[in-house]
Amino acid sequence: MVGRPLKSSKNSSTTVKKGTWSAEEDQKLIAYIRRFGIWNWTHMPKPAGLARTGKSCRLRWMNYLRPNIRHGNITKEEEDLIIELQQRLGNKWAAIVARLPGRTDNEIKNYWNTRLKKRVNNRNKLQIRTACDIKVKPDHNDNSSHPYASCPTIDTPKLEPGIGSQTETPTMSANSFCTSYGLRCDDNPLENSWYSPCNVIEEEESLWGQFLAPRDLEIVQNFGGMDMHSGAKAPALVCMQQELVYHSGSCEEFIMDLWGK
DNA sequence: AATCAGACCAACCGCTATGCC
DNA sequence: TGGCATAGCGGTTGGTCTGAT
Repeated sequence: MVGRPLKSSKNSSTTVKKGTWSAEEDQKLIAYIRRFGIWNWTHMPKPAGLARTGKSCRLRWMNYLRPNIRHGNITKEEEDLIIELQQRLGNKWAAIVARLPGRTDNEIKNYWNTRLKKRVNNRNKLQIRTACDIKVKPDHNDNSSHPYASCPTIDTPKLEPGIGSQTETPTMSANSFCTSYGLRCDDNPLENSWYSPCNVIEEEESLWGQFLAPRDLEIVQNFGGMDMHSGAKAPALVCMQQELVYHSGSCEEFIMDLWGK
C-alpha cells in the first residue's frame, strides 16, 4: 500500500496526526460513525478518539471507509465512460463519479491523471490531424507550410486571465448547451451543403438569438463571459471548439453530430 | 544486486459553495 | 445582509512500488 509516513504538526494546543491512516484509526472512525452517525466532521475526531482533523476524517471516510466502495479494477466500460464524461464535463470529478457507482472522485481523478490523460491527449492530436487533413476544404492559408494549415480555424476569444487555456477550460458540450436552451436540432440547415465549423457557429449564433436570454446572447456573441444565466460555465464557442478538438470523427461528422442529425 | 525513473495513489491543501445566525 | 462555520471539490504533493538498465 502506498502512502505517506506519519507526520505530526503542532498548533497552539493540540497535536494533529497526518499521513497514512492506521488500521486502528480506521476502526475507531468506523465504530464511531456506526454508533453516532456523521453529525459534524469538525467536532467528531475528539470524541472518536482520533488525533486527526475533521477534514482528514471526512476524506478517509468518503474515499476509503464508507460502505459500497469499489477499489481498483476499473472496467473497460467504466474507462470509456470516464473518458466520455471527462470530455463532456471537464474535470468535474464529482459530477463524473455520480455516474460511476461505488467509485470515488479521488480514485477517478487519479486514474485520469495517471493513466487516461496522456492516452486521450495523444489520440486527440492524431484525430485532429486526420480529420483536418482529409476532410476539410483547404480554402484558407493554403500556401502555408504549417502541418495544420488546412485546419479550419475558429477565432477563439482572448480569454480573461484565470479562465485557462483551451484544454483547461471547463467544458459543456455543445449538444448539452443546445439541449439546455431547448435549441431544436431536427431542422438541420446544413443538409446538402458544405459548412466549415466557422460557418456553423455563425449559423448557430443566429439561432441562439431566438432562444437565449439577452444577456446570455451577448455573452455568446462577445465570447467573453464565464457565466450564463443557466449556469453554463464557459463561452459557448470555446465549448464548441473544444467539442471539435475532442470529437472522434471528421470535421463533417462533428458538424452533423452538433446538430443532432 | 543496486540504482534510477516513471507510475501509482493516499492524503493534504487551498479555495469555493452552502447553510445558519 | 454580512459574517462565520462547515462541507465539498479539485489540484497537488510526496512516499511507495515496479520495471528497466
